[in-house]
Amino acid sequence: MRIQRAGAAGSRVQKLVSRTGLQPVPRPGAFGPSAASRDEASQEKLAAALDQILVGDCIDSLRGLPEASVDLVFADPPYNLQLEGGLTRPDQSEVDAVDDDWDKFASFADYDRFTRDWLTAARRAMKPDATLFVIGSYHNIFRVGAILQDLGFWILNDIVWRKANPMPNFRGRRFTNAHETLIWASRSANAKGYTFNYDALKAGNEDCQPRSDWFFPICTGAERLKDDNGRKTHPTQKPEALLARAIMAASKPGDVVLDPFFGTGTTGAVAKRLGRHFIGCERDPDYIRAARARIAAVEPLPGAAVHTPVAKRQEKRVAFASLVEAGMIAAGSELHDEKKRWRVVVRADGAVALGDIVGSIHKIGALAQGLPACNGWTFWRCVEGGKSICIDDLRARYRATAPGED
Amino acid sequence: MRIQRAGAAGSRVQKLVSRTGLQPVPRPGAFGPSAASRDEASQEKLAAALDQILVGDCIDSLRGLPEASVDLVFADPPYNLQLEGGLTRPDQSEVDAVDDDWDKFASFADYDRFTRDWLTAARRAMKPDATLFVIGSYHNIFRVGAILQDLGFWILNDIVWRKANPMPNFRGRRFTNAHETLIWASRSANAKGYTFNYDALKAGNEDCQPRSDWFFPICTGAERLKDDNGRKTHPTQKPEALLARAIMAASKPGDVVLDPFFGTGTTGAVAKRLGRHFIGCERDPDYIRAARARIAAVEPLPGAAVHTPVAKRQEKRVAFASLVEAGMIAAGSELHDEKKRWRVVVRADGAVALGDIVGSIHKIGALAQGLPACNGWTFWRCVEGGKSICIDDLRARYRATAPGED
DNA sequence: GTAGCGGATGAATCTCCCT
DNA sequence: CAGGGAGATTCATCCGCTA
Repeated sequence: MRIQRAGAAGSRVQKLVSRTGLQPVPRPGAFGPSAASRDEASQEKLAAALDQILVGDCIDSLRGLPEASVDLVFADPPYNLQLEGGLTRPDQSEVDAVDDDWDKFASFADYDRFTRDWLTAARRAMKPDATLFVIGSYHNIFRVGAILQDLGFWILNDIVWRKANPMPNFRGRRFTNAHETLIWASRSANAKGYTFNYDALKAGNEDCQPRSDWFFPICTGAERLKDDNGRKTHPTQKPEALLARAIMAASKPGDVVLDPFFGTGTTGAVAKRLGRHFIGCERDPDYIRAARARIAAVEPLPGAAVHTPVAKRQEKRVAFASLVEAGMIAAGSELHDEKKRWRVVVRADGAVALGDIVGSIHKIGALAQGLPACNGWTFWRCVEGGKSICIDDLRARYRATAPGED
Repeated sequence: MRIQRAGAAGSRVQKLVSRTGLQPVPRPGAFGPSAASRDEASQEKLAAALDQILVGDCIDSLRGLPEASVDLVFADPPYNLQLEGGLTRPDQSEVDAVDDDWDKFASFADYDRFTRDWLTAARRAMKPDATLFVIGSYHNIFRVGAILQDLGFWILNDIVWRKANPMPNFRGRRFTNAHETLIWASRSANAKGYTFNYDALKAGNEDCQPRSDWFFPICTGAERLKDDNGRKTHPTQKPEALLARAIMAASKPGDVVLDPFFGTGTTGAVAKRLGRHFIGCERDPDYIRAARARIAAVEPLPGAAVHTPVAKRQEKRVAFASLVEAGMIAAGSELHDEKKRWRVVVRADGAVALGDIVGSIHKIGALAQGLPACNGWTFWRCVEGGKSICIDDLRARYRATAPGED
């Protein structure tokens, strides 16, 4: 089975390499060897890299790959986080920040240059109909996206990975940074033959079209690689479920998936499991060692089982603010308890005000009764059509009318 | 009520305009009128624009506003380059040497220049601690984000508006484009005093801190403005709920909210409803007409539904010594932590003594636990009427009984 | 065995005022 | 304007220990 797949990939490569002559990609040496011997050399180079980790600087490694040889790129480049000073949790423990040298850049200009270089090298290695995923955060993704466009990539989607369990914002000065962004792009605007397994994705999504917002937990537990001291091997290991959705969506079994920032090899492990080939670039020996052991332990799934995994359905949690925002309860209107001993004003932000005191429906309910806790949903009522109804009924109505929310 | 709020805003503006002289914002005319007459003129200019739609090109209008005069910007800029008649011709000197389609790159350069211009003009009009929201899709948001960073804005969050009911992808060649992206940014990295109504947002969200992924339906039904023929007045009208969350999160009642691309005035309508002032820029007479009628019909919410509750960190500071002086805690008595692992003696000067070591409730609490810091108010407890109570409760009692002290 | 509790932790651009 | 001190601030999940 394994050998069969390798053979299938080989013939596909051959076909595409012979197409390469038609590509308007500038070649470094204009008077090099003949096209035939170039193709032969390319196949050998590709075969040598297949299912391997190329050790060293990723831009050098990418330039060493044959042109137009990979079907999909998944890249998780440094984010250029620009962290200064430490951060402690409210319990005074320290957050283990990403302070690795590989994430440090002197300026935006430096980061832009680096981004242009690796994207250019990756684009050269992509087949005409290959696509590319890049993942990032607000620190870097806007620069990556703009440079992608400048280089001629064509953005197909931006995709949001919503995290089930992000790290909270400990100082309460921003919104919790609860997502990361992926950009999915084809090599050029006129590349129309890219792979997108629409029907399989739709079938795996309760027959709903796959959306641009994905919901996964972060990588923890047994999946998270640890070193001998029990510390995480890599600071930014991505969940396999995320890679699996990207690879299942945009590649076929036997395809070659390239990861220029291989790290501990999540892309390689998932590619192997899903019956794809991988090529990884990595320079850190510790990461490489961990990745090799990890991938060696992966058993490819049987072909029939290579289906799109579906995110677990979460119990839908409704914020009171959602009901206000949806207009089901008017901002400025009043809530009361069953015996109408207390009245509170509904605020536009979804909090409620008891006199001057502002808080959640639960906190204010508890405060009013002098109790340590209170379920505001069942305690408070509002007036609708002249009748007093419990706001929990409105919550049920909201749940029924707002499908799709996790 | 309306007039009262306007008055409050006026005094706030006056205070900030007088601060403007300290701002390192470059001024176009170096030998203009005196600072005093400039301030006076600025106030007049601002008052004239308040709750108005400035008709014409938004960059001209923004440049006409006084410097450092607005508290919040919400911008929904265009991204369809072909429809943007106001764009200037491409500047060849800015074009990077890439092997790219000239026309496409020229369009990006045009769009970048337009973006730089309006962002620069908006930034000039922002108070030092003002923040800005920009909303966009993958067509433009990466360029906007990169330029924001280049201009010195400091990104606080990227926020995802997940649509409950996005337009499906009919051809099945991409993921359904089910979200748009907002960038929330402060005027500069060192602007730490921006408004973020964390407590109220948390209270409205089941007492969980607000996240960077928001979920709203798109603007449909009665909220969607239609012209006499039943066609939608504006192609990209945003839902009021989206604006409400942004405005509630990042501004206070009486603040000035600026929208450089006012369209049919969603920002103005929501700002008015939430007791904020607005300034809009728009050049299309049809949009302006629709926006004016729409805003005129808006009834502001009562103050209790929108006022900003005092955050904990903004509450009046109380010295522990004050509690001792007031006799709420006896000098010579003991404090203990919850598990009674440590005991300290209260001194008459408001310090506490752990054995021989004397220091503040915070310093001694940190020292006892071997931690770098400690909030002594929540850590230490005292005995009152035979029961152990937290000294933070005493502080609350002190605050309630000594309201006039400054 | 298991339910419950305490501790640890995750790509984070995370305070504010006074001297 | 830099430094120092007061004091405000967290959610979901996993793991290991105890009852």
